[in-house]
Amino acid sequence: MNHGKNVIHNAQDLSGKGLKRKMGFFVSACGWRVLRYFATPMRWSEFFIPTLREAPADAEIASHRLLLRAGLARKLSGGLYTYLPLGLRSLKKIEAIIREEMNSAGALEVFMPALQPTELWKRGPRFNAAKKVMFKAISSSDKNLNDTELVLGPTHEEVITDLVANHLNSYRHLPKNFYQIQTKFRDEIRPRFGLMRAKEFIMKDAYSFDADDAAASVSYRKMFAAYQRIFSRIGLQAKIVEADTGVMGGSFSHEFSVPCNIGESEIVFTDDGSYAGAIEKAVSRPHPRKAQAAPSDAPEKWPTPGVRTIENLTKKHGVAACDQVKTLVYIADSKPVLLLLRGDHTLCEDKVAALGFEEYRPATDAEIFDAMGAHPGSLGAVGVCKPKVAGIYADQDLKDEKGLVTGANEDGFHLKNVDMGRDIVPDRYLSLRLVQEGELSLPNEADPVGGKPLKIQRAIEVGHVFKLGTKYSQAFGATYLTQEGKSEPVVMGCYGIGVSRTLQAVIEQNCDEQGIRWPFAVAPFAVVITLLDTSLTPHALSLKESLEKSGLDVLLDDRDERPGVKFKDADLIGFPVRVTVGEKSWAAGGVEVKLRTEKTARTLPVSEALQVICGWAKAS
RNA sequence: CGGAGCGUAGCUCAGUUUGGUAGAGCACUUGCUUUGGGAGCAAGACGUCGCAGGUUCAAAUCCUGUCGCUCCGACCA
Repeated sequence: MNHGKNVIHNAQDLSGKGLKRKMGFFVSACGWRVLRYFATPMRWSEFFIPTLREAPADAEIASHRLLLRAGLARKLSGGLYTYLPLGLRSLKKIEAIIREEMNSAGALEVFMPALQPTELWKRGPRFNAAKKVMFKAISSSDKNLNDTELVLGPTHEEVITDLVANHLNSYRHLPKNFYQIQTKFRDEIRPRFGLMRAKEFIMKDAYSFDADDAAASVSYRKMFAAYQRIFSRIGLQAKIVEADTGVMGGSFSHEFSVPCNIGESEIVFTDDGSYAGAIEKAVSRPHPRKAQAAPSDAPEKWPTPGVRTIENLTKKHGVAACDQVKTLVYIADSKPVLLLLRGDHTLCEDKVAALGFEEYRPATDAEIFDAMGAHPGSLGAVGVCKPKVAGIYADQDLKDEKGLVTGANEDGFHLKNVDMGRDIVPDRYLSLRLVQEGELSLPNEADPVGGKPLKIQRAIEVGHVFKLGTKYSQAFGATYLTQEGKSEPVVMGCYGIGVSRTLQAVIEQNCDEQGIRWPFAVAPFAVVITLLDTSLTPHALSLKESLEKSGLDVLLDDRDERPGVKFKDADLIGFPVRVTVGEKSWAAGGVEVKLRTEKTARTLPVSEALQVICGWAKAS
């Protein structure tokens, strides 16, 4: 790419007045004196903003296209992006908000290595689960690779717990919460949507260490509240949903999710907010069954030749799906198990994890016939026995149901009058099914009555808080001595925010046909001054200075471009406020000010314009 | 990793079926004109057509292999 013009300007700037004038120190909210990050040239002509009229063909969703078109980032290769100056400003603003809230919640910032010894992971409790996504990093100068193999860290529970095991030894040292903002590496099989799912991404991760479960709950609630403040300050509408703990392990978890139709997960919620859950966790009241159970003495076998599906049984024999039992065979830790669901319900595979298997998968037809003596479509749990089948697990909505129909374990036959508890005795009842849109919520703490209709929406997860328990502390020997001198494992929590993903989620949630509509808090610049006549440059500069004195960051569009180009670029990048300084409005007594979110501008004298803009910024 | 598709200028794409020595629009450079919503004219610069083999007098085009990327699925902040 030839950016000769910009390069020359930057070179002049370095050698001359520009940078020196803008360097300075400011006192950040955490009280440190920090080299002023925003010591960048604030003239467009000196900046580097390669906007694109057309988006690269591989950008599919709005935020990804805008990320590229507005000159915020560029792709190096699949899932790897360079942040350009403009995008980096927004990213740093998001990080600053996170830092402030984490610090004020009492967390301590650390910075852990991205390179981690494989040996550390092998000592931990989830090496096998994690290695799917890990990048290997091998020192090429080392001949004995086995001993020195390194990985690029996909996350840092192992590192921090190892640290803590060595240093938090007494109840007097607790509680503690450490966090960092670090690059994580995950070998995503399919990176997509720009920063939404990348191989390398920036994450804020925090880890809390407490003496007992009650104290850990306090830490959890602190982080939960900090997250609410963070997303609210960033300007992101994040829905909070009960979540599954997945491979992290642990007991309790919430996701902060941004609804958007390209989301990778689904969330279930009621309109009144009384219930919200991730799809792999959500529960509901099922639609009532059609048939009422008639008392019966025993299951009755009847021929159903050629019937292989639930739908078929409904059509040919008039048995409603909800009156049937769906019998699924899975191979869990190498043994066949039965999963039972109501005929009109769908299995949620993630929920099978609650049974504690290390791995599980649907059985093949051959495995099914071997275990059951019949083919799929004629399966049932009546009369099956161990050890052929290692376990029978039924969805909780089948509990106490009577008068059901299920396969007879003989091709071409079904059983009716089947009662749960009498004819089928599962090892355990639990929630196994997927919630369906329109079902009603169950009673819960927020709503003791329940019965609200449930909606389902795709969402992108930007934050996740876990109460981990002692899984990692036990693995790494992170114990402390109680007041009584007893050794106990510390109780952990972990808390993540996808920082780079959050940046793009803000764009996804704040854009229109013209471009981005940045919230003030994370806009790369709060104000753009669109200068249309060079004769007015001194006035534009003094306006810029006044705005900066009020604490706003301002970019002066001093490019030698036609007005249309400047307006289009301003809308595309999406500065919250645009001030137009041109002869037309100057003759009318002032400048034009306009919010990106509003259609029309208003012409005001400079002093009034200042007030209006500051008012907008304050109100945001 | 399974299925599908695409690699030609910085970006969007044509040219590939039927082999004949590289194109358009935008962007870039220079000049003139223009100047309140992505200007006009003129001149210019930019490509070993993803890479490696093969077929042929001749390959962007046909064949083989390979690499990269994108889309749909299983996984994740």
